[in-house]
Amino acid sequence: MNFKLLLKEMIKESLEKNFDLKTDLIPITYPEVKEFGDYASTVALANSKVLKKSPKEIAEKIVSDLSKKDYFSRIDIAGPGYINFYLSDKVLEEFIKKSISEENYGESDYLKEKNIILEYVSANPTGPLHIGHGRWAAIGDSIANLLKMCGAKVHREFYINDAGNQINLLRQSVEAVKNGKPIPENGYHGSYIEDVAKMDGDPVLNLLEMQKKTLSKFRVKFDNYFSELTLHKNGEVEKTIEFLKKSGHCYELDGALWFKTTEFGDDKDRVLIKSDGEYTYFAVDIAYHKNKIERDFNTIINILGADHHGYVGRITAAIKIFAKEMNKNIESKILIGQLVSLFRNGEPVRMSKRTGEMITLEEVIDEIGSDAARYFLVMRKADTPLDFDIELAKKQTEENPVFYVQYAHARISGVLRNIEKPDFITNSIIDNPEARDIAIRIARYPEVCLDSAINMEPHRITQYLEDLSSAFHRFYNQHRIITEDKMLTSKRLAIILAVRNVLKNGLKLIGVEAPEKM
RNA sequence: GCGCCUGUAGCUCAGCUGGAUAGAGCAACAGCCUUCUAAGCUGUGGGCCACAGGUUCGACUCCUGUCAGGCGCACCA
Repeated sequence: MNFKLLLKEMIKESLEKNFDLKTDLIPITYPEVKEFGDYASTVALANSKVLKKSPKEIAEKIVSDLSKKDYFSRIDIAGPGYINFYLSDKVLEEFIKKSISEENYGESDYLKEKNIILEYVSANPTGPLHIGHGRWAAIGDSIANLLKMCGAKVHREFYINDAGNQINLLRQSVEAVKNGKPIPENGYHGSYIEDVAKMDGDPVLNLLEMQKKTLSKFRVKFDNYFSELTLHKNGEVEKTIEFLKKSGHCYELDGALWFKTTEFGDDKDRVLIKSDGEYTYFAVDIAYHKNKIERDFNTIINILGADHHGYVGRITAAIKIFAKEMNKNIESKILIGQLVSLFRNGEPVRMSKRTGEMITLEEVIDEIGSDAARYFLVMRKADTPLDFDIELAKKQTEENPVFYVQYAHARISGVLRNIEKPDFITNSIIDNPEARDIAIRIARYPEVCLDSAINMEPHRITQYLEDLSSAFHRFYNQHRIITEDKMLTSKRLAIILAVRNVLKNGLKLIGVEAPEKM
């Protein structure tokens, strides 16, 4: 159950009944101050103008309606017309019970209509993954988990750019090293090229395997690796261009074929076939997106690095055109993640593949561990640039938020090891402020998951987990769990079991382990 | 020059889509372990929310402009 949405619904009904007002403008917040309740709404203030009634008057009607419901121990009207809701202990206990008994507590089906293809990482197979890829991998994987949890169908895909100039250059570079010849101009350098030269088989496949290995170490999985080459082989690029020509979205100019993306919001038209007869990268990429639509996804999400954000306009325009011509309703969203700058002891580390001085994602994982790396990369909003200092991350391991959260889980597991029969009861367990604080956070977990999924902001999960952990540590410090009083022990047990389940559940969402011991 | 993103405590960042007294963590200082994990807890100090206007009963949040930083502006991929 998502209480926030339920509350919204109840207020909505009340507004309709009393004022004949249909509105979705029903803001609900988590007050920062305890005295303002568990949930607060400014709905009366927000709608006072439209209704031409005083906020107080509106608030009173709502309070009178909602007081009849069973959920609240108290509803106050405060200040100019805030409504502050206090959940009853019974409701809170219900949440605790659910969070213990339901393994996938927090799950919902709000997004069940969505059939999503989520593309992320999609690194060129011309070198090892770096920390930037790590950020998209961590964020993408977490978003996929979140969307799934909220009922969406999610297909995770990695697009392999295994065709084109860069690939040719890579092959030539490897070949040159093999034969002891100088690497061609604009070719690939770096020690990894020498490693690849020593391996048998196709360097592109070998590099792809290396990337897959790193991703699996990072616990990031894809449902499909989609090869660009197949688009060429199946003639899909050609077909796509024919399709666009026929539907009148192309024109020729200066010996090249142009795509009128400006019709759908791009700032300039784009070339599909160059005057030398070659396809552009873009031509191939839209063939890929047409393919996505043909596979019947209704939501297309791409995660791109900020260095590719110039690409957003043309690709969204292309998707719109396809959707229109193919008579489909497609929702598309391109997430732009800001770049990661890697530092070591405050000194910037170059990430260029060409210099060979790059620190790979694999090295970072080996140095600080998957858990810390994933947590670090996911805990910041994607649209802020991230300075990632390896030494600092290592040094911070002792005071890292990830350990703080994991420690809470391990602590609970430790207590449970000291109990022979972990029987718990969920009646009248909220007998102190610390327990209540935990309970209200547990109740909010499904809401946080949904908000986090809809906004595609996994950092809200880490934020939440830290808050919940903090509430637990406070509880643990104040109250002994195991005592002679069996009844009391069973009550306390319910609280910590709930915390443990939610921590485990939340950590799983972001791909971090929940250790039994630390 | 144009476009996108960012600017909040000494540092790293949140701020729930316009509401109440702007919050965490780190760092600093002072306390708390004969009892379930002290990788923990409690307390203290620390703010012109980049700046200037505007909209509003109400702005960190929306609009305009300025400044600073990052990233883009190909018949490259």
